[in-house]
Amino acid sequence: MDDDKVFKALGDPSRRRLLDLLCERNGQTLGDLCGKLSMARQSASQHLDLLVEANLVTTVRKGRERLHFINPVPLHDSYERWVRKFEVNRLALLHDLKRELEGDGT
Amino acid sequence: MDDDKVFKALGDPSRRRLLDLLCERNGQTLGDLCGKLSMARQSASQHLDLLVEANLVTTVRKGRERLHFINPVPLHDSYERWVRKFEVNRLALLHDLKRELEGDGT
DNA sequence: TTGACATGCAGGTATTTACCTGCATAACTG
DNA sequence: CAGTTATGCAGGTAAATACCTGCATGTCAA
Repeated sequence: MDDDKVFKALGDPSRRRLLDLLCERNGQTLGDLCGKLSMARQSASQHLDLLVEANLVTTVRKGRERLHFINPVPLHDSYERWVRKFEVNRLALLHDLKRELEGDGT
Repeated sequence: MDDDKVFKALGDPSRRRLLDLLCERNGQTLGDLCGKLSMARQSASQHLDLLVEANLVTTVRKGRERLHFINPVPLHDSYERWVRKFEVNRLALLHDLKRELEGDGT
């Protein structure tokens, strides 16, 4: 529902990397993830919190560990809701651009 | 080529709005755009510069005006390169999530 | 219980970002 | 040319962000 949080969360390379890591192996703990990010645990934790806030990641408590799972729904929805219209108009937009760049705009 | 600039550019609601406005009517000037953004001209200009930097928008000089056109290519490419993998794994990821939330993770 | 381990919480600093004002430049218009 | 219009550039402030250290809590295993 909250496109802004989703796009903001995706706007940082560390957070995209976290999603990459989870896509490779879902259900990793905070320790697993921050080990692969060359970053203090707290920093990674903060990024993960943002991903959770954006609902891109869901956590499951298991004993003293916190497992992280990707929630693919908001990514899909935000794409459908916002990016898709540019795809639909893609050829027309590209046409506008080419015409202007070729100096045909009287 | 530069996914980071693209995602960072999309991470701000004002910049997404600018793209929305250009999608409605391509080739608008800076004045047109900032009028619809309730924001000083310079602020809008700065956002547009970022979009140009990310190659999401291309400008064409016409006399004393600067026209802005959407370039749909980087948006498409970044999607293909980065978002698509989550779409491909969408059902599997959703399955992981559901299984864990239902407490089936022994 | 005790020690080791995984995480949570508070706070602090440095960088980046968003937004603005003021002045400069360049181009149409009479 | 003179006035208006569209944009460019410099700089400055306030807020957000990224990153960290230090200490607290909760859990497992012997």
